Amino acid sequence: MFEPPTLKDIANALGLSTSTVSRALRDTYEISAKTKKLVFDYAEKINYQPNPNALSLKERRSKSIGVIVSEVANHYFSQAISGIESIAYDRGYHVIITQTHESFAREKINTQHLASRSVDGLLVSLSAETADTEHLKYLHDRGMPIVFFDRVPNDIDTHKITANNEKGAFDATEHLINLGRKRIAHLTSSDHLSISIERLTGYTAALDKHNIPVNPDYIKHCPHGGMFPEETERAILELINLKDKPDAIFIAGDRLSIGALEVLKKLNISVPGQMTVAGFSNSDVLNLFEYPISSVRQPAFEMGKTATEMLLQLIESKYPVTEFDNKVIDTELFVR
Amino acid sequence: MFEPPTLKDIANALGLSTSTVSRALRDTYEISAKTKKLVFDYAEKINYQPNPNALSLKERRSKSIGVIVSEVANHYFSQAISGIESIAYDRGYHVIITQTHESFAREKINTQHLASRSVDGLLVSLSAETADTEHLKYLHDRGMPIVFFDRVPNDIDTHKITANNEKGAFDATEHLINLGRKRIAHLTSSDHLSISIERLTGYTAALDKHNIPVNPDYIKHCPHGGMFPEETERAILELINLKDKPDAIFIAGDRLSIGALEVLKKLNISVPGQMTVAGFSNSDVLNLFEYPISSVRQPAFEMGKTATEMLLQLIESKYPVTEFDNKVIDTELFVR
DNA sequence: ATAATTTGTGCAATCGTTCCCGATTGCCCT
DNA sequence: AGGGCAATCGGGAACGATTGCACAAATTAT
Repeated sequence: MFEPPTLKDIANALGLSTSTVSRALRDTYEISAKTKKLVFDYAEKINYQPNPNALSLKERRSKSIGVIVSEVANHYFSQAISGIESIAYDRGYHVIITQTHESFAREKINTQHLASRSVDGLLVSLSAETADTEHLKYLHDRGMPIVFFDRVPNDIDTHKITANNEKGAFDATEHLINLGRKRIAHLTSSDHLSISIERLTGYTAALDKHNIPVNPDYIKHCPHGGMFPEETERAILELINLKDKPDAIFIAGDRLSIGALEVLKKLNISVPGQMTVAGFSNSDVLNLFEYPISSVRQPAFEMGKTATEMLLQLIESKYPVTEFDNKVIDTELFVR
Repeated sequence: MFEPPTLKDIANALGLSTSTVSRALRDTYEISAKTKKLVFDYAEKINYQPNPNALSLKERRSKSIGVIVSEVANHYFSQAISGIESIAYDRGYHVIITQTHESFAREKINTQHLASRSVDGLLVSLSAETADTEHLKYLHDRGMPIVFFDRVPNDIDTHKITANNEKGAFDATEHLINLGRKRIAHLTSSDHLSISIERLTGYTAALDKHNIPVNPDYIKHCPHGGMFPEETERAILELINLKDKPDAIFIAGDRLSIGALEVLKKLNISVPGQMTVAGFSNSDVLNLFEYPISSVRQPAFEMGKTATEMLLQLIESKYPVTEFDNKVIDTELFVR
């Protein structure tokens, strides 16, 4: 098996003690230049790498951060993860990624798993099912640095970074209104998710501004965020079976947006002829779609980067941090 | 800061020694039932979790595997990672994901990083730039379990899992031929990548079978696998500027396929009117595209799962493994 | 009643590293 | 010449968990 060289190996080979070798490699002042060179060269030669587990044990930190997202195979999250990685790597941290598949149970297990794995901090985007955040609060109360991004809880006080969901939703809805649409439906994810609430707020705000009454029948929730196509299909069917059928729909999620387009195509409902569509999505191929869909794009990469910077700041802070940021980044509307 | 309870904490609280506590928790026969219950209950109460770093140090393994892919934000890889995760998780392993962005330099750094991080094994898909695999051979020779998937080297003897690229390419090309196309171009990635070679072979085999001469001008390489749009655009432009302009194109990669469609759309070349397109892609939204593209889909999730199973078998094997599998999984052709 | 065995527990070493103490040298200064 | 003091280095205790061995107490056998 693979047995990397240790300090002791170097010490034995050079007739020194491990402490001297350790100090030489760390370039301490109390070691002579000649010994340092000796040790350096030998370490180089046998390609010595300090054992990270021993270091973690001693330093009580693992130089790794845990990430909890619903799905890696999701445009938003995969881009966010790229952002997370780009920062973490530069700062010498490893990234351990876990997926919840929108399940509360898996979120709890993953949280537990990562904590026991002694990550130095957590980057979390809540699952669609999560209504109770006790598992995270527990860790946070005990001093585990946590930064939430995208889907954030409101009962845990720590750094948070979100897209400007309300404004994004407002812009998209107003865009539909400006196109002359009056009966604008709203398809969204589970109702306790922060992003759902904010996007709903933006949607109603736009309607209000233009004096369009909010019709509760036009608002459809998919508790699993479109994980199950049937969920999306049922919602769309309910909408088009209304006697006052909507002529536009604003969709509050990537998977939902794609799913809705599939359903519309299947039902032979022309877009934008019979139904104009606008929705949140980070897909990079919307330009190639047969049915044009105006999209609200979140700065995923940027958000991942910023969240990681915030987390590392928490981790590496000498004093307990009590002032927390709540950063909001603007979305971008792509009209199609 | 976050200080999880240790064995010593339990021992002190209960007036026992750490060894007794350790043995009680591991349910050894030599500890009395009543002591066990005492320890169990208390450990439960304070939510004790063994320190994984201490364990890793002692057991000389980290219960984690490293993954090296070009990009997480890629349909194929994000699906493969889901497969990797699903198996690793069940077996108690953590997954550390790194990205090369198709750069050889980053691949070397990541490999080094993961090795020094003492992962128990590696799951690798080579970057487009990688022609030299010395960095991986070095580790492999020293006993590091490695399984390659998708893009595999031919000079390292270990488990490998690939899609049946040759057959997939053959099927796609023949499909274009069966549609009556005669001048079929081929757009592919860097020429030393295993997948490029195999797909090229399948392409030429299909042409051969139908007695269509292979025209070297029709074969375009993008050394960075379409990471840079200009690369793709230049290739397409070169193709359509040929005096004997191709009427179809078979594309050997996800990013390239999408990129090519974008270029064709930009150039106002109708698909399939002026150009019929077939290509490898794991995107799940091809059905929604304006331009129909027949696609070869790789069983990404399946491949991730199998690769992980193979790797865990290597890791957990008592004896050094010398017989290596070379698993090939069939692709699926979606005609559009 | 004494020896032999079982039962339950603790001591200490180990994994690789760092770091607090000392220990040893050489050299300067009085 | 001898005390003081840098300059260098080594010893050994952590960090948290496991485990072979030792050892006491309790039980059984002789």
